[in-house]
Amino acid sequence: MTDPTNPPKIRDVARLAGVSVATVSRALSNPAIVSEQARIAVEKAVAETGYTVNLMARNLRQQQVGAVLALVPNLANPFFSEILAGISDTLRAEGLSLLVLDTLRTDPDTPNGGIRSYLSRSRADGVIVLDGTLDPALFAHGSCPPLVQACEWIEGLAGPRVLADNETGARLAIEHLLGLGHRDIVHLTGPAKNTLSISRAAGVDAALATAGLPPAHRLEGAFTLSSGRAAAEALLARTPRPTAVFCDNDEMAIGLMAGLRAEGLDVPRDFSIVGFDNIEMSAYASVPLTTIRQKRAHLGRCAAERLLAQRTAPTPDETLILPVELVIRDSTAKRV
Amino acid sequence: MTDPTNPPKIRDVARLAGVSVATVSRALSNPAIVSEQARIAVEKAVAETGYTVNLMARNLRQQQVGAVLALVPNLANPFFSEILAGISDTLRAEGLSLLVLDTLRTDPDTPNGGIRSYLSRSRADGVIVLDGTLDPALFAHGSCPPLVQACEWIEGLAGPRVLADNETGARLAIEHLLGLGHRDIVHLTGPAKNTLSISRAAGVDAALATAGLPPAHRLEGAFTLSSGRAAAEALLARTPRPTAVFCDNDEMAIGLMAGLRAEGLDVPRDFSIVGFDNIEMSAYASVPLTTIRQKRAHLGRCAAERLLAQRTAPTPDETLILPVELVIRDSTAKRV
DNA sequence: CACGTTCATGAAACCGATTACATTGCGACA
DNA sequence: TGTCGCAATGTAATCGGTTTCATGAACGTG
Repeated sequence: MTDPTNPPKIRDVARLAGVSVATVSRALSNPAIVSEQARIAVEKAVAETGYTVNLMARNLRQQQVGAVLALVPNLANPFFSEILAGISDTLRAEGLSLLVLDTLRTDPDTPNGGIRSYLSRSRADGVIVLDGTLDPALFAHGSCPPLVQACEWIEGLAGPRVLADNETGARLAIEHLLGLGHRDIVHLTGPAKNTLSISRAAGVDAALATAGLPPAHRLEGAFTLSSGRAAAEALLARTPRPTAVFCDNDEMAIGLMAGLRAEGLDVPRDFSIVGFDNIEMSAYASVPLTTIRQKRAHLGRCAAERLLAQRTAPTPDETLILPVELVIRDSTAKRV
Repeated sequence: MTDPTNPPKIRDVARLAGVSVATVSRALSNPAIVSEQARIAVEKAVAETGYTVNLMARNLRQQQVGAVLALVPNLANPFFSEILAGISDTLRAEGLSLLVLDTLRTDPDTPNGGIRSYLSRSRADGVIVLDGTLDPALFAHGSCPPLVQACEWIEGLAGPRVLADNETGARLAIEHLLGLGHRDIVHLTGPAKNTLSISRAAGVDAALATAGLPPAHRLEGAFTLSSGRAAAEALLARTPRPTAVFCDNDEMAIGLMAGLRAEGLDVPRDFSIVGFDNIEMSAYASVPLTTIRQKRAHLGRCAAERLLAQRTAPTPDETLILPVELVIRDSTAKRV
């Protein structure tokens, strides 16, 4: 009956049920349009043979893949994997699969790491781009599936965007620090060209300008723990010594706190520190971290929903900005 | 030329190149068997039309999907996402796609969360199972693709396994603590039925037995930061008070340290703590964590390689055990 | 009773590639 | 010169479904 080497086809079911293959197909995909009698016969035959549709055949005929591709800068980074979890949620509800491509680990010999070959309508019904460093030309060919940018974005690439409110987040952080009396605030950024860092820098400087202060000094990091730790030294080299640091993500903030601790300095006594993201670990750091909460799974869900919406009606390229909020913990204090 | 709504087919290329579709197909997939003249004509026509093969059609004909499915217990958990990154690496090198299914987020109404429908040869060429809690019956049907178990495993499920050396890791941790003079050691485990926790418990008790000591007391956690923190209270309630804790992952260890700190206790003075995994954060904790290093990306790569090997020769169901090692940092000290 | 409508159904076209098989042309060799 | 073999190519079958279109039956209506 269920022979692993020779799975049942739709015509086997049809024969057994005494109907045509068309009727079997209809009974399975749209039971309402076949007679009760036929439907029952088909159900029985399906149960008996253990039939399941061959998705490759269905997909070929229907010209759809049943999968969405996510381009993620670094799959091992929990920041992105939580967004992926949200994407996965939404796709699952629609019966779609999630394909993941780690753009960090692309083949350095091939131009664009061979990503291009994955950007085809016959590989995925849609693409969610989480990597702001990709070449927009990658997506500029006829057979590139519908696309949504999430979290990061690419200048010059069309398509809806789903972003956290980076500017407001930065502004909230800076206003919090200003309210505590800090005036000499350093902004520890991600890579200089990173879109998140750029927009947060704008928020930082806007908040400072409102308070009549000049733009912040910046240190360039890499969103990693180690780059945060390394920033401690650069920070201490500054004279006069700053009293507060706003970090573009929690990992750098935690790395920085470790680096400062190693130098015998105390947070928040010597430095007030604000992070961004509110990763779970931040609440468990030696000094629980004040940070900007960003709902990553929700962002992933929104991005996936936007993409699915495009399947039917091609929506205008609007940008959805998700709210963020300040979470005050113990890493910030009044300037002494 | 490149009309988005009507991508070029192989026959368009054939017409333009003045050859048959068969020759185009051959020129693209096996250039050696066509004449130089034909190959050049085809290349030119491909460049001119912007043709790319339709993978759905190819896959249907060749009866393969070009993708491997990973069943992961929780995509948002960085522990698993790093394994996925390793899997992705290996698959990419073979031109295969990675499909990810988050078993945590399955539909609670459907039996087995609807995972079953993803386990079909027409959806994936192979499956890597990272979730030890699934029902083995899920995989016991004819059209389930070849399978490899990685990291965790399922009792009663056949197929090769790729595991870290959990018993040795646990043994190393306990021997380290014994060597520091600790005798009353608590084992903070994952969920009681988790395969990792069970095998590590065996390693723990074996090491204790060798030293002539009775099995460890256990506290059940959930591999989460919060369950680690919650364990602090239970730990302090024990009399006599234990002097060391071996945690089944670093996250619980970090949570536990936070909980102990909140109670005014000091690590390693009051408690020595050993974790498992060596996540990056462990080196940055307020007290850098002594732990067992486990190479997660490598584990993922090995699992993917095992799976790919099965495509050609069905390998025997052997278990590959990957080495682990003790990383000594500051969270452990001589018993006072 | 003739006719139009609706409903259920089956035959066959279709999706777009790969590949088995047939055919052709050419050079080598007897 | 005839024939054998090989290389290159084209024709058509094939993968396994979905969907269009034609057909026939059942039914209501004028």
